[in-house]
Amino acid sequence: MRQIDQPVYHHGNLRRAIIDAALEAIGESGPAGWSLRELARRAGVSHAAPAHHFSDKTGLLTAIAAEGFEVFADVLERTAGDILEAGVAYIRFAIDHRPYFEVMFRPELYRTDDPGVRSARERAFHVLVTGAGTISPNPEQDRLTTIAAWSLAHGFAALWMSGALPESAHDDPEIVARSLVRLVFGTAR
Amino acid sequence: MRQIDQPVYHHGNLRRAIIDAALEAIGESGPAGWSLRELARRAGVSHAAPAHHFSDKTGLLTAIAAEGFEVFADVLERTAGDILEAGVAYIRFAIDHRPYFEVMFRPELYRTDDPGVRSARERAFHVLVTGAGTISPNPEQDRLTTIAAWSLAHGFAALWMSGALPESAHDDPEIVARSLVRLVFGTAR
DNA sequence: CCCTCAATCTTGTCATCGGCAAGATTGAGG
DNA sequence: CCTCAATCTTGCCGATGACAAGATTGAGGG
Repeated sequence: MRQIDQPVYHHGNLRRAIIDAALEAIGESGPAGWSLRELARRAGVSHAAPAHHFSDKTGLLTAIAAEGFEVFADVLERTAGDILEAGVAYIRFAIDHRPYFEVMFRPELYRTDDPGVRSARERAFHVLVTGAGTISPNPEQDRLTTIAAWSLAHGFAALWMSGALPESAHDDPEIVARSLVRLVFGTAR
Repeated sequence: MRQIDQPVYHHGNLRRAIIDAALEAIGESGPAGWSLRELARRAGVSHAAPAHHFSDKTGLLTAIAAEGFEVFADVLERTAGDILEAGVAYIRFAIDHRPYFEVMFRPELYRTDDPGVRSARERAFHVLVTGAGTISPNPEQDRLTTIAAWSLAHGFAALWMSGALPESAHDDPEIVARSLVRLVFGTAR
């Protein structure tokens, strides 16, 4: 039997194979350190084969961004409005699914108006924007708190990934992340 | 008379011209949306001329990162240990000097072991790491506070630049930044 | 004033890349 | 067994980064 969600062709499942090879390559050398032809070679197909699944190199990155936002939204939705857990989940996603994350927040790499990207992205961001709930009586303060929590999580994830933080290899990122979010937003709970 | 800090050659000052053209190109289409040959054409020189000033494309990006960290360090040092102003300055630098910022925190683009990069980078980060000063009696808490402030500033800058924030064009980023830092760290001052 | 010589820049070349076009192969359904 | 569209291949094009070899420039020494 064959997989249900993905069609199967001559290669087996070239679309998935190319995406997986791209994610691996991005993990090794960033979102620009590889070529479509290299992915094709890794998958054992001709250099023009990927073009029939992703019209462009941009198309491949668009598919990766869409898939990344889907997983991201799933992860965030599971935190069910808990701002502390959402922050930790945000950081864990960035570290566990680094290749996705490196594409998702770089709009110049892909087509941000792609329907798949848009819907998944909105689903993910909806959790964040409504996640702060009603912490303070002032809605403006809630809006600011949302941006602060989002910035904190995003910034820590980005800094961690770029290796900019001192002693970054010294602790488990999840533990640091949890301490961080608790330090800043612990009193608000 | 000639400039003091930069030697002058046949072109006038090709090294500077190429860096400036690169910064402009990065501002338009990101750190990967241009070619060395295009910069050479903009400067009116042959396609191989840039190679004598920056051995590589990586060499050019290394020079940009070093220059960026120099400016960054200057800006941060002027805040003189004020964690609130340092946070605001961090965000203002990212927005005012976006092309620098987009290269600096992407280590896979340049040679992070370059001496010029290392020294400027250490100078900038030194301000951040010692900036929290002695807010709490607990040094571990100071360390966490530093990372939190740094993450908050970096995250807001990155999210702002990627256009991910809702209503991002709606306010002056500096005002939002100042409110943010005050919201999170206002009580600590 | 001229000569030397290194720094600067040009010209030419190569493998590789993304993208396109045209054709071959495959396999599901009639 | 036949049709036909989806899939994949082959061949090609202009552009790119990198390299090699040669031409040009101009500052400093004689």
